[in-house]
Amino acid sequence: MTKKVLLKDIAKEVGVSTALVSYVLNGKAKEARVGDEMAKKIKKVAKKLNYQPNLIARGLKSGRTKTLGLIVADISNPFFSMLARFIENEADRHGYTVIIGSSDEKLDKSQKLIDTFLNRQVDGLIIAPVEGSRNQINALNRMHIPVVLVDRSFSDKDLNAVMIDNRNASFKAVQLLLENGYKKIGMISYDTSLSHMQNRVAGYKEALRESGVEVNEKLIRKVSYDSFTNDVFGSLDYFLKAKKPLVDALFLATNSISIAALKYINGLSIKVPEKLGLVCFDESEAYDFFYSPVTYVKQEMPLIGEKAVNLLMKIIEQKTNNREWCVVPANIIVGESSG
Amino acid sequence: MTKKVLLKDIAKEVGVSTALVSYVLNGKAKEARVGDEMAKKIKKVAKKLNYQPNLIARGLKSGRTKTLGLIVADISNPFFSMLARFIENEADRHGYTVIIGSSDEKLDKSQKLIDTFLNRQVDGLIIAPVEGSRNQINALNRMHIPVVLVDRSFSDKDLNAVMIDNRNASFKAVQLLLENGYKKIGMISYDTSLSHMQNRVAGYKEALRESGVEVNEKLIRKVSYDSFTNDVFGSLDYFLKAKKPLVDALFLATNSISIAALKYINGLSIKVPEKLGLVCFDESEAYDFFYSPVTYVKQEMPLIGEKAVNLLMKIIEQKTNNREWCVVPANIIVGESSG
DNA sequence: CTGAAAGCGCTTACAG
DNA sequence: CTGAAAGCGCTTACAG
Repeated sequence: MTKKVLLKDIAKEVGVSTALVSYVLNGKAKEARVGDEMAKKIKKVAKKLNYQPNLIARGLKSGRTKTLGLIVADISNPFFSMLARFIENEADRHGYTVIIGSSDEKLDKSQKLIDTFLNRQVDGLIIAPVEGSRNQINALNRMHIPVVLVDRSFSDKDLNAVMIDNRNASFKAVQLLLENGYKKIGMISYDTSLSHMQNRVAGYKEALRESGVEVNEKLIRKVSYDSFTNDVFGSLDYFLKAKKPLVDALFLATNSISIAALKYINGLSIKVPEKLGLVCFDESEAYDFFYSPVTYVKQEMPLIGEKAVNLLMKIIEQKTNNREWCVVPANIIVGESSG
Repeated sequence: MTKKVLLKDIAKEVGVSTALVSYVLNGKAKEARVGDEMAKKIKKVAKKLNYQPNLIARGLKSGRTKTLGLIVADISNPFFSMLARFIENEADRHGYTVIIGSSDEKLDKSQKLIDTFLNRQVDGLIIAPVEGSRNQINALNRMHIPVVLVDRSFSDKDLNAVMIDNRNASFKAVQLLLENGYKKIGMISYDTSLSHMQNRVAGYKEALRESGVEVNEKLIRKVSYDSFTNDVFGSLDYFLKAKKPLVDALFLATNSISIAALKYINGLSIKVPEKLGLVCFDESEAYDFFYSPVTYVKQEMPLIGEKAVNLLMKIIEQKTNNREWCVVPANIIVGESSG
């Protein structure tokens, strides 16, 4: 068993105090006016002994752990695992490590994760907030814990957040369907007050209005997170199983809704895009394999991850006190399902 | 800003030493023979003040951080994000938090993650090892760091590992193709010496031999991790673009290979399963949407995650010194692509 | 230019 | 049954 090398081992070997070693190894040689010769010597010995600082001890003393907490709805959802990957990459570039947790869109799990992460003294949090968790975020703000929201937020803008322009993305998606001649466009979204869904619905409505199509609230179906597969199936039955289908096109507001819907539509006799136009949201390996390759709204995940970490860094380093609302572009990838 | 409640705040309020409080809150009231009354009082005050222990301080003192490090090849690969999710769940059940990193199958990244995690004093590691990382694992063993390998291992069994019976799973997959009348079965796997691929190839060969089919090494193509998409396309050209196709069925050894292959096959005129039988490995949202729903080998991810964490717990708690090689079942999910 | 010392917030032998 | 005290491995004002 190789014994762990400590600061004092280096100090002993060089014949100085641990303070000197600490200063040098933390790049504060100048601040502490340590001699060049000495600094060089210390660095050399540290390297020779392969010194690895105990980050726990450093964290306890300095109050900074160089750790970020990331709370997503479900790390096994490809959208979030992609996001996590890019956040991990960017955090690493800044010398930070990421702890990840899945909230399952549940308030209590979200709170439990926040508590765990705070007890671990994370320097900041990146959170895809759960519906109704505004209090949890407020509490973090009161404690002056740096927080950046991703993917969604609450309606007011008094928060740090990074996300796409959901309204515009949806607007363009629905506009595309309208341009391609579809008249009765339905939408399936999650039933939540969170900003991303609200804005996706708003963009849908805006596109219709701008084309002079009256918004029919019955064509907007909201499914519940806990029973979304069944709810999606039910919505499709509602839309399509009448004698005369209520819609000739659908805008599906997330990847999970889209996958469920595509599975169901696969089993129906209705043909995409001839009888049913489709635009989905987010990416999925499945989209290209649907018999009519799917048109979808693609979020720039690398940018979202990068911006979120960079914004958090700025807050942690106290370079900003402003609330920042950072919007990242989204593009429509046109397949065949949109006509 | 709500001030953080410390052990000594409780001690002061109750009028005892921090030692007592620590014992009681850590469930060691009996060991330390603390009075029942006192214990109750301490717990009550802790709850009232909403005491949250500083896990960093505890970690420094106790040497145990209740943190696990997880190193996967790529957290954005659905296989690993699923695995991560189940590991996260099971770790949480044991009161542990998980730090995740992606090695990209690269030795240097793997080493860097190991270093980072050790500097953060993780209590143990779960690793999907990179090719050639045997030294890294050996070094961890020498330092007596608890380690459990997942998904793959090295050929010798002197390690703790949790994975499926890759040989048998592949054997059954190829056997199915043979039973369905395919004669010339090719295989695409990764070019690696790691156990999982070796065993998948071994199972493939065994199935052929048992049916009296001679193994033709030319029908086993090995693709490189860094250029696998192109390599898979090239392999398919090799297999199928001759005047007379070299194979009438394919066994695809991972989800990423399968997705790439399915995309390419989608663009060819050859029909699945009539002219080309297929069995893939792992799950993907895409499998069900391929025009001929895919037959695949399904790994029991929840079990793998659970077993890996439980084995690691046993090692951390020193309940075992034996090397354990834990094999989890895998099943074939029969679709239409296998004939 | 360098060192002695306090302290981060806990845990845990030890003494009584 | 309970408390005083040492110590985990660092960082950082402070003194010289």
